[in-house]
Amino acid sequence: MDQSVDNSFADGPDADPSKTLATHLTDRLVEAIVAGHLSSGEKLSEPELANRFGTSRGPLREALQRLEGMRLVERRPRQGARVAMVGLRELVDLYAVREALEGMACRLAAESMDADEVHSLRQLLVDHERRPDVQADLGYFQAEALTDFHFRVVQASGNPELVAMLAGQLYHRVRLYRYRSSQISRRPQRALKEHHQILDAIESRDGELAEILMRRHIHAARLSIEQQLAADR
Amino acid sequence: MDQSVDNSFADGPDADPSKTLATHLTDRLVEAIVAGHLSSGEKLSEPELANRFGTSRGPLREALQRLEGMRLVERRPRQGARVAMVGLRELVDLYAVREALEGMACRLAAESMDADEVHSLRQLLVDHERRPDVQADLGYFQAEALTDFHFRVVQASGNPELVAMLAGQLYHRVRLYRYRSSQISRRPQRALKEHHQILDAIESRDGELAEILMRRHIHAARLSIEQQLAADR
DNA sequence: GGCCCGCGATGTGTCGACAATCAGCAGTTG
DNA sequence: CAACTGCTGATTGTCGACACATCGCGGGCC
Repeated sequence: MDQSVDNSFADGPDADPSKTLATHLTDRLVEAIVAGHLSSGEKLSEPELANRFGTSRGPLREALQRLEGMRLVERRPRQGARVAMVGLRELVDLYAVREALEGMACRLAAESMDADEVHSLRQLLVDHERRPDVQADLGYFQAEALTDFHFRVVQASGNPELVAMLAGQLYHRVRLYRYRSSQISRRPQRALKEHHQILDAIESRDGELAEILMRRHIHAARLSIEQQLAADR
Repeated sequence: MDQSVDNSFADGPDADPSKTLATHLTDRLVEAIVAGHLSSGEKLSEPELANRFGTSRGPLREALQRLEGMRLVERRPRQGARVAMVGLRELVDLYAVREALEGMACRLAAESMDADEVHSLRQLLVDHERRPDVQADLGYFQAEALTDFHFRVVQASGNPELVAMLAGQLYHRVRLYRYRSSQISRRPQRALKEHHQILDAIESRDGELAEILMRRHIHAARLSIEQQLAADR
C-alpha cells in the first residue's frame, strides 16, 4: 500500500469556500482508489484515514457514504469499509450495461447535437490522434481520453437521468478495474477510428446507425474482456 | 405537510442488532418521501427530522447522504437538503432509461431463467389478476405490484450491476413521481396481458422477442407520459 | 415609498468523546 | 496437537457542542 496520499489541502490558503470538507475528501478518495493507492479489498480504517487527510471522522464518514453510493467501497454494519473489488467478471457485466446505455445515449446525441458540438468533438478526436501513446498504438490512453469522448457523447444525449447514471456510478466502477495490464481494448488506433465513425453517424443525424456503431464499439471491448476471462481458467 | 411520521421504532423491544440507526432512518425517509408525507421540494431540516425520529443529527445526516445517492433528495452546500422533484419531464427521461435497461434485463432473463422461476413468476401474475383493483381496471396497482414483476425479471437477469442500477436508483426515482392522478399506464388489464406475453417469450427462451416486448411495454407507458406532458402546455 | 444595510435567529459543517462491538491473541482443555 | 474460551485493544456507531454561514426582518437612507 502507498502511504503517500497527500493532504496538502489540509488548510492551504484556498479556504475552500463552496466545497465542503466531505466533498474534498470524496474527490481525494476517489482519486486514491482508482489510482490504486488504496488497493482493492483493502480495509479502510476511519481513524487512520481521518488522520492522513487531516480531518475528523465526521466528514470522512460522509465521504465513505458517498463512495458507497458510487459503489466504490462496500460497508458492512460493524465491520468497516473496504474498497470494492471489480474483477473481470464484474467488468463484463458493467460493459453489458454500458452497451445498452451508451448505445441509447449515442442515438439521442445524434438526434440533438448541433454542428458546433460535433465540431468540438471532432477536434477532441484529432487531439487524441496526436498523442504519442496513441501514435505508437500502445493501448493505454483509455483512462481519461477514451472516456472523455464517451462522456461527452453521453452528455450530449440531453437526458440528465442517463448522464447521472453513467457518470455518477458506472464510469467510476469501470475506472476501478485494477488489472489493466492486459489492455482492455487493444489498439487505440482502431478505437479512434471507430470513434470517428460514430461521430460521422452523429454528424449525419443517423441515430440508428450511431447507436449500432457505439454498441458494436463497446461490444468488441466486452468480448475482449470475456475472452480474457475465459483464458484465466 | 404531514407531521405524523411515526418514530415507533425509537427504542422498541427489537434492539436492532444488525441494522444501524442510519439504515433504519434511510428506510423510514424513503417511505415517507415516496408516500408523500414529505412533499416534493420541501426543505428538510436536520434538527427537526432528528427530533421527529428520535435520534441525533449524526445518523440522520448519513441517511440524507444515502438518499442523495439514490437521488431522492438534493443537497446544496450550505443550504440544506430538499426532497428531489420528479415531474413529467424527468419521468420521461427515466422511462427512456428504463426502456433500454429493462429491455436488456429481459433478454438476459429469457436466456438464463429456469423453469421454476418462470412458474413462480407466472403465479405472481395470476395473483395480480385476482386483485380487485385490477379486475375493476382501475389503473392503480402500479406502485408495488407492477414493479414487482419488473423487479423480479431484472433480478433474473443475473447481472448484479444492472440490478443495482435499477433497484438502487432508478426505481426509487420512478416511485417518487408524485402526480399519479392521471394514471401512468392506464388499464392494468392490458399491462397484465403484456406481462403474460413477456413471460411467454421468456418461457420459450426467446430473448430477442422478450426484449422487444418489454421495450414496447415500457415505451407505451412513456408515450402516454409524453402525451400528458404535451397536454400540460 | 422603495431599496439597501445591519442584526438576530436558525441551521449547517465540523469536531471530540463515550459506549458497544468486533478482531486478535493467549491460555487452557479434550 | 487442535479447538475452544476469555481477555485486551482497537474500531465503529452515536451523541452533544461549537464556529461560521445563511435566511428573514426591521430600520435607515435615497
